[in-house]
Amino acid sequence: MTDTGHHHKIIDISSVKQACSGCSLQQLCLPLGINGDDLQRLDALIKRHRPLTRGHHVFHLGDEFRALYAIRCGSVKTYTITEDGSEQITGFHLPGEIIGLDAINSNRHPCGAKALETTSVCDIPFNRLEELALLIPDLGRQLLRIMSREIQADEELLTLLGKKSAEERLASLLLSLSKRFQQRGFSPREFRLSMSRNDIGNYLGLAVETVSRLFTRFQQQGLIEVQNKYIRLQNMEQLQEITGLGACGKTQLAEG
Amino acid sequence: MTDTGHHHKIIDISSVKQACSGCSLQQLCLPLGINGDDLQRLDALIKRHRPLTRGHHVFHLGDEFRALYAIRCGSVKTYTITEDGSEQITGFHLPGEIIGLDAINSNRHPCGAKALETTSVCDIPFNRLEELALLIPDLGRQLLRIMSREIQADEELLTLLGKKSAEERLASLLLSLSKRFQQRGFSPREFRLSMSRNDIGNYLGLAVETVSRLFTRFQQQGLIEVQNKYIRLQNMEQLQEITGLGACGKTQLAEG
DNA sequence: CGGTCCCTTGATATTCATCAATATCAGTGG
DNA sequence: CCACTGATATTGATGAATATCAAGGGACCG
Repeated sequence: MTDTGHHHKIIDISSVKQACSGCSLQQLCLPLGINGDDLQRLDALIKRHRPLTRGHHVFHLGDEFRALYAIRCGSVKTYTITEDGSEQITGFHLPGEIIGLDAINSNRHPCGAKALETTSVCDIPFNRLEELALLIPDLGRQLLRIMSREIQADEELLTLLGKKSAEERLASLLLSLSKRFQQRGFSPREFRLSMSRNDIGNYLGLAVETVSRLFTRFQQQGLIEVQNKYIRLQNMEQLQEITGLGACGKTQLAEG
Repeated sequence: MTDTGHHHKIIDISSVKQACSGCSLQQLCLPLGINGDDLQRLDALIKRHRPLTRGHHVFHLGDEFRALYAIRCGSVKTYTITEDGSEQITGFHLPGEIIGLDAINSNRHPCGAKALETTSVCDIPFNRLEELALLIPDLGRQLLRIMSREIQADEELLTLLGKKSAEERLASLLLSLSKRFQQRGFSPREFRLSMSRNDIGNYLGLAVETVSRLFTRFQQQGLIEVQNKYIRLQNMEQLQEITGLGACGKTQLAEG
């Protein structure tokens, strides 16, 4: 069950009608490489809902799997619940990204997806997508590519959590967000962190306090400028360096 | 490039000829849900090589992507190299599992795959698999399921690395291996760890020494019995408990 | 049997989590 | 508009978990 049914007030006709063919995210999303009639057919099966407000779910953990969701605008976090009841965030997702892929196997969503801000998603019924993929080979290929990309991204995150220090983790996240904002036509140097410090810590496997201290330290070092949720990356080269520097000589960063 | 070309000595006709239809791993592997003529067609495109010996690669990091590989017997580790040159193991893979899925997106293998012991794999050319998947819907579905399962597994590992203590991590790995051996018809209580302590530590994000100490401690607590590479799980219930217990009251385990 | 690699064990160092206190922010209602 | 409330963020002090360093012991392989 999604939460969408509960909000009858806001109806944004323009967004409801927007189709893949007019969507600026085409090149990042499922339609990549698909044109003309094929794109129309894909378009036809996608439902576009009214926006979800912050805190509402795209889908809940354990929900039956019926559709994949492409994020149109806003942002979403996906998370699982561990045996002891605590939350582990598995990803932050930006427009053009597709979530729900991990549910195909078990037919249930093994993670929940919650809007971090006002967000709208495209609802892509999986049964019909599968059928269509048999008719449009390029669509099937793109679906496999997207899943492959997701596996790759998870593997990178594994390396992050397995091997990297707190500094490296935060620097990696900031640069990852930066790159993704840039791909979407936003500034790579200045953006809003839609997730809380808590979420960041959770995602990176760090305590909130550690995240907070890192923001402070990075700011003191002139690497970034933070103002609540807004952040500007002042020295991306050095952030990049921190990312890959391993455990060695971290304190030297302030000098070099 | 695989290493297979270098070993001309051993030719095991019986294994070269073994087809999916006679393979005990059918139910875990790509052929799941595929029968009769369809299975024959799948069979026809799979190449079965002579075994790789310990340390040889199924594929190297950066290799061009041409095929997926199903493990027939033995075991394999997959790993990436971080910017600073160190290795991060992303998975240990047992018979019936399919590796190489993360290469579909970029057309290059973003990780390497190395045999942990004498291992043979089935070589599944991806182009032909894709074609066949269009003709056999069940095959396409199974492929998506397998990829979805992989994403799910990675997400679980993320939780492990992000939130769990050293004890929890090792217990989780042991139980995961146990479960997978059981699915493959081996004893869940007693098996050989084909990977080194180093590999285990690397995979779990721990130092070798920590892993070693944990083995010792678990043994002292009567949870396991280790003899070099061989391990017996004496108290799986308690291991399971450690897995989920969170950060609280770890020392109580020895008493309770 | 000798060499090398891998594993184990102990002592010490470091990073980061935890605890606790304060500060800031976003709503809410007076 | 301002005081109040709860959530979120920052900052400092302390401690615990685990890495690192160093050395010895055992297994495997020619």
